[in-house]
Amino acid sequence: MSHTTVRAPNPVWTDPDCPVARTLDLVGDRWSLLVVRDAMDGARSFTEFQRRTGIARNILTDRLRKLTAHGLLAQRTAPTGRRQEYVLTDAGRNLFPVILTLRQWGERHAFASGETHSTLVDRHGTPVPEIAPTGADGTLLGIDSTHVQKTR
Amino acid sequence: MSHTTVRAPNPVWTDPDCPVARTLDLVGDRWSLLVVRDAMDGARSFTEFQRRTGIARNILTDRLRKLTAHGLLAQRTAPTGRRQEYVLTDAGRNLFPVILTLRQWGERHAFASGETHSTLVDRHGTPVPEIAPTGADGTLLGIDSTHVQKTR
DNA sequence: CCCGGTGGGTTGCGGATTGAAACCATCATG
DNA sequence: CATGATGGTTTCAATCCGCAACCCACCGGG
Repeated sequence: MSHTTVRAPNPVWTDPDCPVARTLDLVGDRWSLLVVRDAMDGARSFTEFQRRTGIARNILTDRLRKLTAHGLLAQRTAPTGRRQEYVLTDAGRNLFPVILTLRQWGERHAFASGETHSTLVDRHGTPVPEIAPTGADGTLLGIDSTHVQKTR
Repeated sequence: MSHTTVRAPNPVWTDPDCPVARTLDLVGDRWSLLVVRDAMDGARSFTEFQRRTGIARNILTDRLRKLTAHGLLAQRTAPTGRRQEYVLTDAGRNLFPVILTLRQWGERHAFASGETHSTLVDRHGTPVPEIAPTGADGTLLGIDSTHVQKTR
């Protein structure tokens, strides 16, 4: 696993001590995580991202640049010809659990019981089970069994 | 675990089939997840949310209403006296893994090696270990070992 | 009864962000 | 040379956001 550190979008963070806030400063907008989702699903070109997300082109330009500047995407010229390619860096790939938990929450809470939705499956076509936070001792953790310890 | 279904913010979704997109339609903005984070950390009153997040008051009004309308928060009159209280619903509490993965990504990628940050600890004060997606057979899953299966 | 403080907002305004659509430059192909 | 794909930029209108000011109900004290 990589530990690439990302730089701030601007000199200041919304809440400099909180990792949640810092992450949201980087990807907490309407589109960035959908771009990352599509990158995980194989999209690499400007046009492909645009087609999949339906995002406005100027905004896509901006998001791709920001994600690149923050080290989540890397821009390369494609091996063949003169096309651009945006590929996930290690830091970008490490957003997988974030996308997964968003997906699992959505599957559970954002669909009526009759509605169908796409599903994440493993190599054998088996649906990925729900992820559960566990402590060092293997016990299930929730909001009642954890708390934030402020930095000393 | 609850399976409360949430209703759309407007009649249309960004991408009706994708649970990730639906979740982001509900909480994918600058502030909603920070409000949820603070709710998990014990905030209940308007003033307390305002103080912790630093969000503008009119925007906070809007976010609290939207989160309430979407079923992530419930508004109650406090048992004592005449104050308002916003408490997480089951659906809101189930965002815990989302907040946790955002936190863990931030801890890893959004801080320089010297910087300190707040930490999530369990009841014993032990830091919560990194969450890892595993398949039904217990193997570790990543973006190379999974794919999205479109709804039939 | 008047005064100030607290909680929970609303309103108005200017500036930043967004979305839709048009435009453009560079290839590659027919 | 015309056409189409790719990867943008530009323009303009609409929306959103942050800030500051204002509002109002309730409470406790004097």
